[in-house]
Amino acid sequence: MFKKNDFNNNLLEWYQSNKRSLPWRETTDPYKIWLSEVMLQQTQVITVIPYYKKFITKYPLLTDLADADEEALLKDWEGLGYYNRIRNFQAAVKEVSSKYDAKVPDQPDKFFELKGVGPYIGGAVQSIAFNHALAAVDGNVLRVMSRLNQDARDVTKASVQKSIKEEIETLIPLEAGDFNQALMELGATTCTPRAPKCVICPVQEHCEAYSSHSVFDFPVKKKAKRKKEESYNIFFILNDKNEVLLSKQEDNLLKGMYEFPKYDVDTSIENIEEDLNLSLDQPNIHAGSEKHVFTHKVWYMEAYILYTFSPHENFVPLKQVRELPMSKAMQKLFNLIEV
DNA sequence: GAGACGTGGAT
DNA sequence: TATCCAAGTCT
Repeated sequence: MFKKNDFNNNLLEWYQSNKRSLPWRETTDPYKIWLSEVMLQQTQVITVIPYYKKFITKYPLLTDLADADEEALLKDWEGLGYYNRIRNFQAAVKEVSSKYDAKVPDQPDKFFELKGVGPYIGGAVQSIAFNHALAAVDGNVLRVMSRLNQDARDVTKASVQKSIKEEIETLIPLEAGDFNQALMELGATTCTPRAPKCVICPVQEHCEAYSSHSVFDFPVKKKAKRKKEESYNIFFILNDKNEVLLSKQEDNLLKGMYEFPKYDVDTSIENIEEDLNLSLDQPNIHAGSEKHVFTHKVWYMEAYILYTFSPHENFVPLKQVRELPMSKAMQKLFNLIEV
């Protein structure tokens, strides 16, 4: 391992003069810092900024978010993805509200028990908000550390991440929060995946991969699996009152978001009538098709318009559809019939 | 440990 | 077009 003091000094000095101005760096409120970390999971800074601003305006206090309507939260989160994050976060702040008098626990073991708090969020919040000497190991940090040490282990493995976290915790100086943010900032802006700016790197002299011209060999990751492809027919079922059938997704994928009736391509109209308990008039108008790509699967969707005179509790006026939380997949489809 | 879980941007 | 990546966590 490299010289700890030199490394820390170089890194922290670089951070102080190069850190980006980000909205969550303007607060010391642990709730807001925590909120930003939840939003930043697998999500780029540039994407998070407007959502973070909206949330701290609408829910300035931890108790505001704890007491909010879940569907309203989901609507505000719409487009950010990984929708379980906001459900888990609300469950966690509810617990903080009732159990800890609405004060975010500054004891790591208590904080780690909360829903949605894993090794990264726990370390990030406890170090940035309370200066506890815990590492915050994200994708940036894994890349930086693997290059510094020419660490050829597969960084997608939890065991390797844990090992790197422990190694970093032997390095953490008194300014724990700044140190963690400096490491992440270095990865995000300088030690980047494809075009690292080694010539201006503040810790170049400590980097084994740089000295041996092997920066591009790190980090080592196993290849991503091929996405599963699924095909669906989606139906805009309209009645004579300008309403469309829309129901809340109960499955894990996009849970809580609203969707138009969606069936495997081999499902017959008769089966759909039976499933929805209504009768559908022909003709079946093809409204268009869309492809939607998730992290782990691809949806190929064909949209059709159908009419009915049957009553159903899930009809929503067309003008109110956009007030409900909907995934990008469903929004793309809805755009086919309503601009 | 491995797979589920969104979306958008870069190459 | 295909693939990777982005301040990860849960089951």
